[in-house]
This record gives sequence, C-alpha cells and structure tokens, in this order.
Amino acid sequence: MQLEKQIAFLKALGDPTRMKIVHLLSGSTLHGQAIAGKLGLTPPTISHHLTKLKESGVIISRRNKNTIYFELNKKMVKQHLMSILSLIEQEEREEVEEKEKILGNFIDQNGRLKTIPSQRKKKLIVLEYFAAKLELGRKYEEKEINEFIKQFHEDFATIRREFINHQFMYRDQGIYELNPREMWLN
Amino acid sequence: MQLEKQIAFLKALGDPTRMKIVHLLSGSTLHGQAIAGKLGLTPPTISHHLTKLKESGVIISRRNKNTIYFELNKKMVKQHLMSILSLIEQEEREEVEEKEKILGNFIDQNGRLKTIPSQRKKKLIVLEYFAAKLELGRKYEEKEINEFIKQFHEDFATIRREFINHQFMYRDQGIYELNPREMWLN
DNA sequence: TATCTAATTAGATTTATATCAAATTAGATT
DNA sequence: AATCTAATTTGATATAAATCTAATTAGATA
Repeated sequence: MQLEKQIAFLKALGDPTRMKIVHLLSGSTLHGQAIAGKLGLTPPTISHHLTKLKESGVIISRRNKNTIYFELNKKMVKQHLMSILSLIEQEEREEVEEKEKILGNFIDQNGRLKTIPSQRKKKLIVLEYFAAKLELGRKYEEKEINEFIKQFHEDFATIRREFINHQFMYRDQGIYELNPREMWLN
Repeated sequence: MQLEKQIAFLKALGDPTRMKIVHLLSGSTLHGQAIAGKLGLTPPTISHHLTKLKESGVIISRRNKNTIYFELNKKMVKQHLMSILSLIEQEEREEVEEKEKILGNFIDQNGRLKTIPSQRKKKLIVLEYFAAKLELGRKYEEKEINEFIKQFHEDFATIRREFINHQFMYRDQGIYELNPREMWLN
C-alpha cells in the first residue's frame, strides 16, 4: 500500500538518531562503525536504525571488502517528499476550482448574487467572496453595510445577519467590523 | 531548535492514525467527534492525536460554540516539507560546486592534471573525473590504459594503480576494465 | 445557577521502540 | 583451515506511545 510506505518513510525520519544519521550521510557516505563513533552509540544500535532507514528506502548500502558503506538515497527521499506535497497541493487546486465553479453559478455577469445558496458550504463560499471586498480594520455604520450589500443583493438584512452568524464580521453597538480571515468559518 | 521541530513534524505524520486524520482534514474541516466516528476510535484517543498534530503545526483549531473545528495547516505542512527537501537539494548543489572547484584547481587549461592531489577526497574527485572518460564494458590492454592516462598526466603507473586501488577499474590477467559507477569509492 | 455538549485530562494497560552486551554471521585475508 | 574485521542477530531492559474508561473542564444555553 502506498500509504504504508509513506508512513514507514515518515516514521523512519521521525527519530532523532535516524535524522542525525541522515544528516551525516547527506555530507558523505559512511560505514556503520564510523556512524556509531560520531553519534556515540554502539554498532548494534546503529545497525538497527540503518535497517529501518534501508527498509523505508531512505538509504542504500554498498559493500567493499568487509566494510559496508551507507549513502543517502536522495532521489527516493525527494520523491517521497514530493508525493506528500503533491497530495496537499492537489487538494488546494481542487478547492480553488470548486470555489470558482460555485461562484460562477451564483453570481451573474454584473457581479450580483442571483440567489443566496441554501447549502451551508456554498453559502459560505459566496459570503467569503463578498466579505473579502470589505476593508479590514475599518469601522462600518449599519447604513454603510446595507449600502455595500445592496450593490450585489437586495436582501441586505439577511446577508448582514449571515455575515455576523458565520463570523465574517462582528457587531458592537451598531458598529460593524470585518473579522480577520482566521475567524471566518469555512 | 529547527531540527527538533522537523522531527516533531515528521513524527506527527509518521503514525497511521494521524495520517488518516490528515487525509480526512485535507478534504474538509471536522470536529473531534466526527473524526472519532469516522475512524472508529474514542474521543480521548483522537484528542491525543490532535494535540500532537497541533503542537507540530500540522493542524489548527477554531472554536465555534461548543464545537472545535480542526483544519489542515497546508501552508505549514508545505513549508516543512520544502525545508527538508531544500536541505537535500542544497547538499547536492554544494557537492557539485565543490567538485567543480576542486577540478578547476587541479586541471589546467589543456585538460591536463597539474598534480595528483594528496588528500584522499580530492584525489577521488579527480580520478572519478578521468575515469568517467573510459568506456564501460570495453576491455583495455595495459598499453591502452597507459596511453589514455598519458593524455593528461605523465605518471601513468601511479594513476593506473590508483584506478585499481579505488575500484574505478579492475584488472584480470593484464586486461583492464572499467567498473560500474556503483563500485567507485567516493 | 443549573444543565448540556464537546473536549480534555488522569490513570491504567498494552504495544512498540531504542538501546546495550553477548553471541553469531559474512566475507576477506593469511 | 584459521583468523580477522565489520555487521548483524539475539535477548534483555527501559522508555515512549497508543488506546481505553472514568473523571474533569470549558463554554454555551436554558
């Protein structure tokens, strides 16, 4: 399984001793006893860690006479890191695409909201889109907020309430202010 | 320490349950009980893992009413992976640069070896450079090897011996042959 | 204030892992 | 064949970690 290999790889690197070995090997190839010496550990301990690193593909070994030299498998390490990375980046791309699609469905050519989405997720995407047009740090009168909303939808009361409900804004004594992005619910 | 954070990050991801959580959160933000339900584990267990993921910067949490929503900190994950990646790539670049510098110091404008480096490491770099000009799989007479070496250095006997010593070539009954790169000592 | 909900902490158990000393193995050299 | 060298395996011990149940906490709501 791909997931198991990834975990084995991450687990192999997620140990101080093994990470030190990786650092040593990123500079030069070394044999077991040399590593043991540099790290102040015994050969059996190093052998144990080298086995794990080898099993997970982080290092490769090469014998010369009685000595076995270990070296970092940089290609493999790079590949593993990239595969985890691409997983996340793919998700991000998909999210952006999905958002754009939903915005396209609910906003007309003039930039006005056709209807308020009833699905929570879609509604949040739309609200986020419009909230992003407000200024962070600026204090708004209720009248100003209403005018702002009327630019893209007639039902300013509902949308104003949604901005508060979903924490895009907060209200204190009739004064509205945009919340920082981290507080937005999405 | 940077190293410790890296290890904490890798250790956080190097566990099947936590990796599953990361996968779940890469799709949507979820609260603890939802995660517990999906993975068939109890809330305390999930809480334990979420703490580790949060401490290592993999996820962030946001409270709404009584429910705490967890979401993947994609920026942070990306940054961590890139930092490990760049460590390795930097090493590679540095190695190439170092080799080029050493070759520049020991080889003149005509491509001839000025002197044989006495430092083992430098000598290996120089020997590797010249050995790479030989054909893999071809059998060479001793005379041919001598001629080949004389192209760039007069002391063919010493260099021929070094080729053998450091396993760039092997000799059998007066016939020389290049070893595959994996056997070269460097 | 009392109660409800979701999360966390405490405490216990089990499983996994890092480490070492001693014994063994694999391969090279004499 | 005998010996030497470096690595590995074995077996033991100690530490760390995952998981659960039960108890507690933090915050929201009635």
